[in-house]
Amino acid sequence: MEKLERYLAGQPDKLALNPTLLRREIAYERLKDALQHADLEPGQPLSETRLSTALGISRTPVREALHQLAQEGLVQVIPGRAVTVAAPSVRSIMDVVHMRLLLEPELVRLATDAATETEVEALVDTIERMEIACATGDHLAWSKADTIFHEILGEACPNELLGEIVVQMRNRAHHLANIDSQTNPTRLSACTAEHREIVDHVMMRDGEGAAEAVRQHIGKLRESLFNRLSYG
Amino acid sequence: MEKLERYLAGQPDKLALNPTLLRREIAYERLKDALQHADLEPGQPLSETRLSTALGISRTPVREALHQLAQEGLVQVIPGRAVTVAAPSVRSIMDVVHMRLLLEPELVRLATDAATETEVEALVDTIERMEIACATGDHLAWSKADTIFHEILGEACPNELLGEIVVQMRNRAHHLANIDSQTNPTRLSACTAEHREIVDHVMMRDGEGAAEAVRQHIGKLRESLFNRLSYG
DNA sequence: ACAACACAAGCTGTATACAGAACGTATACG
DNA sequence: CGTATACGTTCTGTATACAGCTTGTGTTGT
Repeated sequence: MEKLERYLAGQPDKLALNPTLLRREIAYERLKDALQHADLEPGQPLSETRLSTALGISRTPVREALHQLAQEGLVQVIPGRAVTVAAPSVRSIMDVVHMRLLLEPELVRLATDAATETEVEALVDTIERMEIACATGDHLAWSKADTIFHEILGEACPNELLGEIVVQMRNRAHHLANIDSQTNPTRLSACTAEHREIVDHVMMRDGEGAAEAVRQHIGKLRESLFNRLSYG
Repeated sequence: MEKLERYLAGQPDKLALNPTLLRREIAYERLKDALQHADLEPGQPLSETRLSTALGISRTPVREALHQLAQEGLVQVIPGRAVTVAAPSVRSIMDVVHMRLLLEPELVRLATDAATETEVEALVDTIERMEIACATGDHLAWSKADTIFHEILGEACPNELLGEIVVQMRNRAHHLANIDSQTNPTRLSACTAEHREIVDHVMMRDGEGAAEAVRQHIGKLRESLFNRLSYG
């Protein structure tokens, strides 16, 4: 909990940047960022009281933000007791990957058909930045490019609901995917190459090929995660 | 809004039935029931104040329940303005069906392999009640049996996340599916037969066959909904 | 008659107060 | 020395108070 409080103290003051933002939204974003990057211990309880003082916001909006994060799987609420940092089991992690395997190929297939030229260009731009980050070993830049990459695809997909659910699935496994690509030195470049293949198919407007590339990509991710979680 | 208040007034007092239930959960269940069965006008604004007095609960837990319902797609929150009854576009309805087409065959496939004998028996029991309800034209009983039917399958599915998301998708389209099977006289019996086919495959532990039956079922639903929404 | 504006009512978002429950600690007992 | 228990602290869940905004109405001016 002290670690989280320190992390929150080091965050920029989003309220000052955009005064129209609701406090609930500020709390949501800051807490989400912290949960994904502050390296907290899974299962650790979070005190609403202490969070609200750390954020300089009253308990009510903080509580609402926590409930939203719970529905996205980043924290778990134990009614009457506490809200804790999500402690996903190996099983539930593999379940998330399974969901992605069902959804993301379809998302990319739809996105390939519907993407505007601007979106395709943005995708190419992003994959290039990802390749640079990969070459220079800049994990943070790579991770951010990865997020943008999938955001563009989600935007391009005409089925907004599908896009939303996929984002949610990716959020749930965010730190785990990071662990995978950051601790396994061969995965970062392999993962980049897999993304490049997806982009190539999208550029050629080959939806089925892009879907298959995504299927391959997530299949590899699943394999890598499975090995890591089973033996490491 | 008056209609909703009347509907809420006619609900049983869940608090008295189970005093351990949190008020937030009571509000959630009562509002969800009302949204699904009170035949409210899509887009209609809901006042937190009036809801809380109608429920006999203060605004705080009602507000939390509304936010949860928003994330499940039953209401829409317009920050700073109001929360309104969901007014799904034709597009978003078809998107939900698309999601179900991606997810439910897989859910049934997994459930078929993992279901216990007890669960299979419960499924058989439910389909029989559904057939009786179909024969007697008891729409309410049919609808309830349908819900239980899918709950059993969701329970049997080892991927809990998949089960959750499917439930969410079904909730979003609940009233629409009802409209479909209740206004189209041929759909009710056809729909029942489609469910029977699914059960038959599950009983034979034929996962692939069950998945295909589900695919057919949702395909028919999509077709029927599409015609209804496009022309009616 | 129509448009613009001012006002009033109601509503949302947030802060705060309070009651009851859960947890940890320290103490008493076997 | 280990265990059970009683107490105090802290927490969650809920109610309520308050400020600012949005909306609809009525009035006024053109």
